[in-house]
Amino acid sequence: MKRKITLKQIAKELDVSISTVSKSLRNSLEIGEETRLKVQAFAKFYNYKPNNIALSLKNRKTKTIGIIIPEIVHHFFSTVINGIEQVANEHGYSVIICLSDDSFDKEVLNMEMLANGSIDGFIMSLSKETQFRGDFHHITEVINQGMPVVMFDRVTNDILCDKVIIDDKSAAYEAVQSLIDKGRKKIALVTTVDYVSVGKLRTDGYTKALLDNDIPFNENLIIKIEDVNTCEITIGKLLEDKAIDAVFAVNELFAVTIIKTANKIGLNVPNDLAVIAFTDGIISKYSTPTITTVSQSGIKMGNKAAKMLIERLETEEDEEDENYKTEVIETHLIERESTH
Amino acid sequence: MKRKITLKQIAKELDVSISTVSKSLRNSLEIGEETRLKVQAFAKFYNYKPNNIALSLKNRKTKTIGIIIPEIVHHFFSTVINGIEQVANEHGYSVIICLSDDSFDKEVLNMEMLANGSIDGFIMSLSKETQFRGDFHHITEVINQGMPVVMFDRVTNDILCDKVIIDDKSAAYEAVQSLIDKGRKKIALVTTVDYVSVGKLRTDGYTKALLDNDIPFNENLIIKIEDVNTCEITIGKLLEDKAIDAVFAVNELFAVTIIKTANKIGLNVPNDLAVIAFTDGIISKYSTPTITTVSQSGIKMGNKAAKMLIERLETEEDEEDENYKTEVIETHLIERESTH
DNA sequence: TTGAGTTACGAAAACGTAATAGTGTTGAAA
DNA sequence: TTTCAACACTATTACGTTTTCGTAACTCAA
Repeated sequence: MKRKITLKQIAKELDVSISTVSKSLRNSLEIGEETRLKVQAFAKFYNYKPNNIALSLKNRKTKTIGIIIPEIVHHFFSTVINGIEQVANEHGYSVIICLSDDSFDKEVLNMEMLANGSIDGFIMSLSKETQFRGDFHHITEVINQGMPVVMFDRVTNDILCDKVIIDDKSAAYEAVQSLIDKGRKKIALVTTVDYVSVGKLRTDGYTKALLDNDIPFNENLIIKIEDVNTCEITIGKLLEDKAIDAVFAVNELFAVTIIKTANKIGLNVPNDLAVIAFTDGIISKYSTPTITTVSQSGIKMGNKAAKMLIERLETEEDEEDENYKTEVIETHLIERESTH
Repeated sequence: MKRKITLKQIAKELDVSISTVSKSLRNSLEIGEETRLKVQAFAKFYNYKPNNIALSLKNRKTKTIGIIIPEIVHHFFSTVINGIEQVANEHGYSVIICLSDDSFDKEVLNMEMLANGSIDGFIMSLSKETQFRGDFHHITEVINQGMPVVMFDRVTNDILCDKVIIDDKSAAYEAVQSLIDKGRKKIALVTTVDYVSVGKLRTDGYTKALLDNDIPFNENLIIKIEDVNTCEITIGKLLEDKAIDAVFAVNELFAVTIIKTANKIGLNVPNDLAVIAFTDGIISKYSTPTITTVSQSGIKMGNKAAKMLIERLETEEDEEDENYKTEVIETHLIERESTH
């Protein structure tokens, strides 16, 4: 077992100074050709590679991006990671991933852990609990230390930084409008609890679409679900009690549960009930019937977020623009069987 | 924007030496109480936290685990990551994730990148291309440098290291046996190309189950699919040409495609055709009908892999056991609608 | 032969930390 | 009064790099 070789060892072996070795390997003109080639050959033979940690310490950059997300076994988030990784890789960055499990404390802990020099910048999506608490001091702190942060999807207005989002409100509007265009009148909304930023925005879009089409807004048709496991019961009630002809769900798990529940009580999708959902997920493509969705373009979001972060990292040096941007990724409707 | 404070700055401010500051913060008895408390108060006020990179360099450990997997937008792999992250977190480790995209070159590149000091050890699952080529020099090299590697799921016998797998062969056997127990006779196997290790093992289990039950083995009932997109056509042919009454698929994407194709040509699942698949995935739970699966327990696999790696990292010091273990995670059959 | 200019290399600092090995002062025992 | 330990702190080294600065030795022109 031969440990990795260092400059010092090479220097010792060849009886030259560390500086000479370092310079030879970077092809400095200061070093005579003979020595240079000798060092290079030796280094190649022993497969010398500079130690990343030492470089990080010296350069005060780690070439590493920290990602903090609520969960990873989740189609949207893993897709975003994929998008981030693509761009990061192209630019020679690694990604280090921490999961908050939607817990405020874990989010804070993870951020503190990474902020102590491990990474150059953050890309993150807020945990539910953080959004609920509205406590963002950990993020402010990191930003104040001069570490750039890019937020995506679950963002907050309380923090000034770069952001990547989809236009949840108008995407929801468009989705609901498409249901109305197909003649649906009694449209329910199945969403998450209010403090999740995207949930709120999507509700706004839903409401606006109804109003613009002179459809009476009925509070009882808005179902807020905190836990997917209670989803089925709540939805069963909704379908039985109210005469509705369409549902707009904020994610595909809700949507597929709605469809299954509808089937159980003898409703046919899409004939009796149209269903549309927010997601890029895989279930929508393979469920029966397949589900019409509003695409979230996780890849694009990840790409964009990584680009924005790296841009800041490579510019920043001293310029300090501080004019933060919020990029909006466009969505589009993918029509499938669940809406006819 | 106040940059993070260092020992040196604290030392300067308080007009003591760096050593004194360092020792005060670690509650060394060498330092007088007055000075110690003064330093601690100052450090707390300025929110001093030791720089991870400096610590890594000094201690020659990064407290970071490198994960290399083929893809991340994949239920099984993301579940494994989740499992790794749990254990890693408990032990104060971070995880840095690289994707090989099933490409040999990317796998090699990523490994080299991380091996230069960025991490303490690897947890990995081989890319398809690596398995196809049978070229594992990059892994050998890393191991020779004294860096522990734990492989999971897609492993190879050509490398000596810790491994975590499921017993693909007997799990497949069990699955096929369950089909036979339900009276199915003409059972097809839909699998991946041979060089993917798990594909081969599952095929072996399938074959053995048939033989043990005196069911004639028919090569034409084994369908090897390289690309999911061509899946539907191939499967359509299979269903139309041969009179089969059950299919065993090595993943859920194949399974759900089979069901959809069967429905199209008028076959009912499970009545005309039973379907069973290998997966932990989410589609199986939500497809119609829901799909009977052999669980892969990604979480457990991740947990175990992380435990094995950390165990080695914290022991290793100089003991060097080198008696590598292969842990087998048990699977179990989750019966759902697709097998009656 | 002197001075300047070039060539080819080495010493040392810096990045931030922790640990080992000092060092000077004080007080008490011999 | 000397000696020795205890105390409270500092200097230094090491981790592995890169880079700035310095300096011998040599070449060449005046």
